Amino acid sequence: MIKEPAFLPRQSDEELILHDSEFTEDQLKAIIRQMNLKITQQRLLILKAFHDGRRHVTAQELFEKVIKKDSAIGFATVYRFLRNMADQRLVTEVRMGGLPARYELTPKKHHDHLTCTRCGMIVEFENKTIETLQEKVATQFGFKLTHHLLELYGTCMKCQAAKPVKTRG
Amino acid sequence: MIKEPAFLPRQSDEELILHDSEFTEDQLKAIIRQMNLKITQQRLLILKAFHDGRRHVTAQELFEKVIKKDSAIGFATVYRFLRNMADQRLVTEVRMGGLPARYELTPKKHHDHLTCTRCGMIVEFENKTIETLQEKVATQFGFKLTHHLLELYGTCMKCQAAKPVKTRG
DNA sequence: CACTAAATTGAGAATGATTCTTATTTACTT
DNA sequence: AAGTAAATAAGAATCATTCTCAATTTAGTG
Repeated sequence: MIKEPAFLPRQSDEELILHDSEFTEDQLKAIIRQMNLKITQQRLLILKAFHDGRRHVTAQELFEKVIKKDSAIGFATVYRFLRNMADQRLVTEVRMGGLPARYELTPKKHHDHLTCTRCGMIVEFENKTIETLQEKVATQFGFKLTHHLLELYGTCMKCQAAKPVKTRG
Repeated sequence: MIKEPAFLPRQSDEELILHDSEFTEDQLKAIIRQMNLKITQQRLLILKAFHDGRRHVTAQELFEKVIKKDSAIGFATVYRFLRNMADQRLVTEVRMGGLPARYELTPKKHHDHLTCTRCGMIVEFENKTIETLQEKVATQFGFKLTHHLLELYGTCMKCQAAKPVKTRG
């Protein structure tokens, strides 16, 4: 039933992390080469598209960006490459509720997410105190902590204002 | 674009939590009544179906269970009621990757998970301080927090002792 | 019990994100 | 430059979930 797992183990031990700054053409090519993929115009465009605009993009949004540069690119290509990148941990896939998956360049610096369940907006945050407490909890149970997943869900300011919850009078 | 939010705030403050044991017909009816819904045969069957078999079921699996008792029930009914229950936090929706959502009866007591990545052992824990800090973070960004997901990953005591980490020689 | 308004239902169509298929094009190797 | 394996575009297919709506059922009410 499941054709392809959402995440595959990394191929090698060398870290392969994109940071959020400009890349030269050659650097982008090197990235693709390290993924063991052929260098194509489409893949370069997709990589570039990650570097302007908002941090967490959907496949659709990426597609629309890229199509401005190359009107002949197809959906499938974007999805395929996105999956390649997710498999190799170059991008991180964030799925929430039934909303379309959002992708971000795998951050150098750890952060957690605060997601609006209405509109899908994502806020990144970092809270050292929470992380310290997590360590404590782990230690308390004899665990050596390696990583964690913390996702907060709620309603953002805009959505709270937009549509007040129906009350029964 | 978004027709229906995946999660809605609870309607009232009174707790309405199913526990994982047998219910009488009357108790099931009371539950539905407390949800402000009419009591129907279909809803009773769905509630009952939660009480046998595995903890985390998909809509499909529930449907198949229920259809054995009432061959005329429709998909939509299962999905609809499942959404009702999720909205009211009677069940908790777990979405993973692109897989179909799984539903579990909302555990009486909230807890998070500390999972050993070697042996898969899961410790359930609760940390009020962390929860308070989560609220703070949300407020800080103007969010009204509805729920969260916190999963800690590490190596349990037994595994730390049992199998020294492979070193490269 | 019968009546009525409002809620609920089943069946299938619709939706929307994602994946697959296939014929064609492209990138890299020799 | 030629050959081959990989990648592509386009659109069809898939799959979970939601919607539509006519027909039925429920919960009050008299």
